[in-house]
Amino acid sequence: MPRPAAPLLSRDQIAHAALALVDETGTFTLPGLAGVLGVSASSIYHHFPGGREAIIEAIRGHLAAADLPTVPDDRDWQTFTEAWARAYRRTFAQHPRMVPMLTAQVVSDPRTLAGYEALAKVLRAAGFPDEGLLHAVTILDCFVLGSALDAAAPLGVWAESPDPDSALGGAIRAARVDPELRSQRSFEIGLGILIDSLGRLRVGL
Amino acid sequence: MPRPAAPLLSRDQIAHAALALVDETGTFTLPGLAGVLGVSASSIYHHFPGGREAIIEAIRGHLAAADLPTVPDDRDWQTFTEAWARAYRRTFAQHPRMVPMLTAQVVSDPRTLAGYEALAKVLRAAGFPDEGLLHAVTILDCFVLGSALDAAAPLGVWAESPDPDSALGGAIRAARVDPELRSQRSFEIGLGILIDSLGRLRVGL
DNA sequence: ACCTGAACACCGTTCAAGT
DNA sequence: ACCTGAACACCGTTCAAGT
Repeated sequence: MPRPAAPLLSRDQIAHAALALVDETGTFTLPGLAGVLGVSASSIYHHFPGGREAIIEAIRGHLAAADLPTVPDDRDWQTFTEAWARAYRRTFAQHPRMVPMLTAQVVSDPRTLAGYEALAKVLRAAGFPDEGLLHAVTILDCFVLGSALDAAAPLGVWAESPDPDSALGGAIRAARVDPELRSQRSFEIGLGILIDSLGRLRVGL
Repeated sequence: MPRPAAPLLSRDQIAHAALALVDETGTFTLPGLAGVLGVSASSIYHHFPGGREAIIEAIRGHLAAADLPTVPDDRDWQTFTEAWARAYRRTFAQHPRMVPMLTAQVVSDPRTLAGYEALAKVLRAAGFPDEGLLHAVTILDCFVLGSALDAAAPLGVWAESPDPDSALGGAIRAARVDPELRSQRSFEIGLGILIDSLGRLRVGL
């Protein structure tokens, strides 16, 4: 089948199918994606000249578009920052198998970049000085990225030790709570700490 | 050349060569590694039946052995936690190209696990209750992992916008400081905040 | 412009065969 | 036990050929 009357594929369709494929199988191969789409692997390159990497970046954009705040609004900076961080983490947690691919690759998706830019603008408007703003964004970014990794593979799943004396294993068993829920609670506590302290340090940052 | 009198390879040698290969080239392939070692790719499997994944885990162990505290000592918990977090981040920052491979894979290396266990023991001895201890370790882990990613690919390298109005780009240009140094300073500030706040919350965590 | 099929240069891993 | 070489089932990517 050569060129059809209407295109068989679109960038959105490809990115969407790729995300679904990763969510279900945990792997992302061009042949696999082509199979799902019912086309040949080479035809994907017509829509994504950048190949595999560009598709992953498109998925990042798809995820960012879902609920990451990308425009400053009239909420106070704490509320905006909370929303930004929660959206980031929630999205990653919903697609754990996508996380390693997203963190392995430099961010170029404009919507994700807009999210960082919006956060920076909100902090600037709140009186954070240049360097302090940068530290604040970096610290929040680090915590959110790490939390995304933790959401994808919580401490609990690999730190369970058979040793009954293990302080970590013991605490995990004592906590008796679903790993995802616990990971989420840790995130909320950490986020609260950071926003609170960054606010207090703000000008002296 | 069949089996030589003395083994040509050892696990340590293989892991060391693999790390050097990643540091230099940014890629890790079995054929590439075999080439550096002067053996055939298949011979590596005799030392690492677990293949590629097991070699990466051995590298993790090699890195953890370097300076990660893996045994509780008599320092106060803040000092121990600082040392643990700094060692973790420093090691990753020294091998940025290794970071994506290390974060993409579940931790099974015993020395790294011992590091988490030691941290948990120190916190328990300092009076952190079970669940609070878990949150503290998780929060620190998230921040350290995220910082490792940031050290490998600092915000600054991809958030530089040509837009002169960009709050983030402007702050980065205004900061006028080496990205690795800035990343490090952000880490220190964030770590200070977390240790301080975790200490204050401790029992109520 | 958009898709196909063949081709290229790779991968990771397995395994019989050697000593 | 430890290494080799061949083999298997894959990859991502390119490109001439079709309409």
